[in-house]
Amino acid sequence: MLLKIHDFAEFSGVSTRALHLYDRIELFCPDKTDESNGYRYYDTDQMFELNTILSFKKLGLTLKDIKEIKLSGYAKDIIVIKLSERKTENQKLIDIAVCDNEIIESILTGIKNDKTNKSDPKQEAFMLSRLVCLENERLENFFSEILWL
Amino acid sequence: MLLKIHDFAEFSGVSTRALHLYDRIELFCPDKTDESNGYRYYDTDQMFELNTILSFKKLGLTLKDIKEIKLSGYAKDIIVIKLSERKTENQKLIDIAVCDNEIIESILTGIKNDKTNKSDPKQEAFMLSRLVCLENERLENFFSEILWL
DNA sequence: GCTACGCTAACGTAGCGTCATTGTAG
DNA sequence: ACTACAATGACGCTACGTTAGCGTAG
Repeated sequence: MLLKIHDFAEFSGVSTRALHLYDRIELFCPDKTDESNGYRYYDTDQMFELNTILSFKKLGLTLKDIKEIKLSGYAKDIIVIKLSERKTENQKLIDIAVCDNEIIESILTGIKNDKTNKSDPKQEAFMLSRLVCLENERLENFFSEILWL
Repeated sequence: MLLKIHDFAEFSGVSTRALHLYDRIELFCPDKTDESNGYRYYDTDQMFELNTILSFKKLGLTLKDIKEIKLSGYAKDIIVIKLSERKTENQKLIDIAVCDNEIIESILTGIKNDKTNKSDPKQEAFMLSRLVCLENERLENFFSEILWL
């Protein structure tokens, strides 16, 4: 069954603007396009492929990567390469975010326990900069040296 | 000691383009600017504030957020709010990335264990889309139903 | 003729990197 | 006059959202 872009957008949960984009970069094109007015017509059967594309997207692959996978005919080796790369990148992001949150938690705790409002807040903020550069293991030792603790 | 932008860039480790940007958005401006030629002159003492800014940036705050903190005079309550928000956002990113990597790992394992190259790779790829929508707990049960396992 | 929908073009987002062009210090 | 460095301006990147202006299906 053929649907116009608006209906296919609702059917698939993808916005019309996204479908426009996917068409332009030739990642996911309508089944047919009316030559005269440029109207896009999508087949409901295309949902299978769109789902696959959305799945890869959900896992963090870029549209460019997904297009490469598609152009390869969804070759396993290409998929393995792309997913492996993404996994590595995800792991980096996780490590950084976890580390960042530990530091943030330390800072928040430090501020919470700080009853003295005597010193200059600007100076205190500048002390934060010493924290962020610290590695996790050294954090506690170093942390005790900070003024407002 | 006053430095021209190139030297201060090397001194601080921040690129000149970044310093240009920080100046334009009034996040971090040079100590003095020559009215006639527009040359920027930074004081080495400004490294304290720049370090603070970089620290917040490292923790994931946007330049906009950091500017708000600066405009507040580095007020503790503002810092607490911004860092708390970032912590929440970081946690979301962590959860998503961890979940994504578990799914990626499952898919990679599935592909590795799949010796049959009989079926259509495109169809196999489409099966992936069923995986991605699954929640972690249901993953294993559902996973065993997938064709190539 | 009205309304809902279609199209393309173009700007905005975040944080700079990368030219390109041009002025300037020494 | 040469060179290294200064400035501004504009485009690129990612994945669209958001107008904006205009044609079209029913």
